[in-house]
Amino acid sequence: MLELELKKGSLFEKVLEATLDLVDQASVNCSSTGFSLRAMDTKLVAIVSLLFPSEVFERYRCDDDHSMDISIADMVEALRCANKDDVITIMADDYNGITLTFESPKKDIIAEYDLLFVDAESHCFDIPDLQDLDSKYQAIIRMPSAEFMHICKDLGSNCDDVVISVTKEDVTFCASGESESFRKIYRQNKTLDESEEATATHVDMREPVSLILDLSYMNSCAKLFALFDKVTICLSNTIPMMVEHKIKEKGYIRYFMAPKVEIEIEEEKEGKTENEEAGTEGNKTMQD
Amino acid sequence: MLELELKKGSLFEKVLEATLDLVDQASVNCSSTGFSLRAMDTKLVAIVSLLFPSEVFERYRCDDDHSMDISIADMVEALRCANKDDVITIMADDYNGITLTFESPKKDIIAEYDLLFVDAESHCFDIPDLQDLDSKYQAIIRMPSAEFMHICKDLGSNCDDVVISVTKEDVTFCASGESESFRKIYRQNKTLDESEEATATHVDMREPVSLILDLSYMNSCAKLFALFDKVTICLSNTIPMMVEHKIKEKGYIRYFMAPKVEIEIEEEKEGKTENEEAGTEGNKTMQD
DNA sequence: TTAGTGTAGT
DNA sequence: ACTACACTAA
Repeated sequence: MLELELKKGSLFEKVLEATLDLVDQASVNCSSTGFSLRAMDTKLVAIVSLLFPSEVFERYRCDDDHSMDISIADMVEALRCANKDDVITIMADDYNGITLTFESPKKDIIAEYDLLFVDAESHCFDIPDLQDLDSKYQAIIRMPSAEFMHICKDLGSNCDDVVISVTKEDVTFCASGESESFRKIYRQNKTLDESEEATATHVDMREPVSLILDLSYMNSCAKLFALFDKVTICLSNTIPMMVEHKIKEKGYIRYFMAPKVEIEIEEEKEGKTENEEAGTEGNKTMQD
Repeated sequence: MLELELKKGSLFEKVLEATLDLVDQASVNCSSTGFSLRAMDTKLVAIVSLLFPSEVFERYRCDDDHSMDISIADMVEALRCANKDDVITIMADDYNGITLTFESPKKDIIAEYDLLFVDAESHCFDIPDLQDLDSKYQAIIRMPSAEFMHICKDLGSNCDDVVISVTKEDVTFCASGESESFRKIYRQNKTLDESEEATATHVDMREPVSLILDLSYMNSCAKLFALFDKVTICLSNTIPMMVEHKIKEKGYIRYFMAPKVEIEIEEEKEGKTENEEAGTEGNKTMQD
């Protein structure tokens, strides 16, 4: 028996909607922790991982773990039919499908959608264990979402890739197109007053990192960036980069993205990389 | 060595942006006078001529004349990435391209754009010498930009052309569509008080003029009209009409537009026109 | 601030 | 033809 009630469903809808560009099918798991979802894009480059913790819901009843594969497109299509103030209920009695119910505030209009589960797609994937962020990633950037969105948009119109480089002094986003190139540099600024602090870009760097990322993927999550204040970008030379938005206290939506050809920073990490693929063009995949 | 610094770049950006509808490539010239740009639309009907005099810039260093062909689209795209308070610097060390730099007021965020020059398009064109406006144009109308914009917008929705006629008594903007026609008439009013004077329409007429103009071109500059208070419209039976907005004291943005079929005002100017093209339909071009 | 419509791009 | 973005109107 599963019955989740959501009073303010627009974030839920918008977050799922934003993932549609990249993924169409997702594995959903409901447990006492909350509603979680993970999906991989068809090119195996990006993974979306979402947690709506139980506290986000008005009412959260989940007698035993439910795991199911759903079509995100179908679910979003259903959610789009909800009106802004509708109370959304997600129910599953059996293991064939879920029912979404939208109830108007006056309780006089009720819309119900039954969604059948879909067959799980074959490829399985692991998501990095994130118990200890600091030890996994060489650099963690925290900046206003709008700022990051603008970087991606500014660069994306004429360029395919962005190179993100973190050094002790600064963070650089760099892209090159046919007839132009672009660099945006964030200098480490230690002397910020309080009001500046809120909108500033913070970098926590353990080692210099430089990664090439596909801008089309970045732009696929641009809609998402509009929904949140802050974004956390975690970079590593050995595991996929992660872009995270916090949802309330415990929730999150995370994008994991495999870099395109890795740029090795030889001086810094000699002997540390196990899975070098020198000369390989294009994206690595999540299964590399 | 070229290095121009602009503190308030939004006008610069908006003016260039407004030209995008018509032109995509421009010849830029920097000299001690200022930053000037000229471009012709692909149909050879309109020419944009722009001068940002050196006084508009915070810092203006131009050791020797620079002439270059740039993609306005690329330049605008770059300028769009500037934040409102950013200090914009235009630099050129060599003759391959220019670099635009946007520096945040706190100097901690720097965005740099390298734009390569493009190959000059083949068609060359002359811009009328405007040393002596009065002797070139038969009629000069000066009116609030917003007024002119509204005329174009009102007429443009259903009509293709506007006929602008200036006589001793009035200025008439006239457009005809399928099922309706529209006329807006400005009577010469000699008895204006001071407050009316500022928003009034002035006409300086040496000879009656009547020209047919393409409304789609007029509407392409509508965005531009929103940026300025006053517009000067110069009409002639022999040279392209000119629409001018003043930028500060010496600067300007000028549109030259070839009229569509000329309407001859036989009574008034018999024997005065040299380049009659009786029966020709459609726009003349700048090379006629 | 949001919803709907219209256009443009894929 | 569908989707996504932008603009406009409420």
